Amino acid sequence: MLEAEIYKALGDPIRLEILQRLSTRSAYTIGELSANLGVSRQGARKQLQVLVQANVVHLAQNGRETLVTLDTTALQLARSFIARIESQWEQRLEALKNFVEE
Amino acid sequence: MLEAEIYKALGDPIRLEILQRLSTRSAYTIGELSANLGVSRQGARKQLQVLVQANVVHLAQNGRETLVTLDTTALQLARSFIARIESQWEQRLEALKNFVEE
DNA sequence: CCTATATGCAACTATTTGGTTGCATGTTGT
DNA sequence: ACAACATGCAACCAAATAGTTGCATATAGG
Repeated sequence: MLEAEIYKALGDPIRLEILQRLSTRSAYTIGELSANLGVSRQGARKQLQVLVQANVVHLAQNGRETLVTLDTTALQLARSFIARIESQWEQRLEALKNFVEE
Repeated sequence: MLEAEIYKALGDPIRLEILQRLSTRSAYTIGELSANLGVSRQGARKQLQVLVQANVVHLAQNGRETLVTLDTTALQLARSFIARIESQWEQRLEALKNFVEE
């Protein structure tokens, strides 16, 4: 189960908040993103790094600032993995229902 | 971001494996589930407990054994939260595209 | 040029997590 | 009744995580 990494990255309120923000604006600088998260700039930076490692966001240097952008491909995979578990479960329920009815 | 809990629960290979298994059979006992996960029974039990806390699985006592079943409602929420982030991002891209074109 | 800004890096600490072992307890089948 | 089975609970440990502070460094703007 290599997929665990992405969920781990999503499993923190600060990181989710960062993603939330990123989804509503095309690009943030690290500084902007790190503000008002309830932790220090370096604390926020560490959380951001977790998202970078999980390939959910990308960084691009621009002079003295760094731009952060969202990359939804990992999110799509995460979503479809959950969807697969759900659908297998649905199939199971269906099979059980048929068995009871016959 | 209260939603973090569910992703945290999914963020571990052993727990994902447990969910995978649960999705393909209507019910497992704790003992069955705990086997062949590469950790001790009690180790596996701890991981299972994380899934219980996150409300992804339910336990039901049955004599000396305990049945484990999947509950997909939390998974659905997790999936739709990701979907929302993705779609907001898509909207952003769309807006940016329109801006460039005009 | 010089100051303010945006950021990075390292050391350190407390807490949480993932795992173990050992032992206790209720349940079942013979 | 009793042995085997399914499970729970607690103590313990190592490693990972979340956060801090302090200091360094490069870039931008007046």
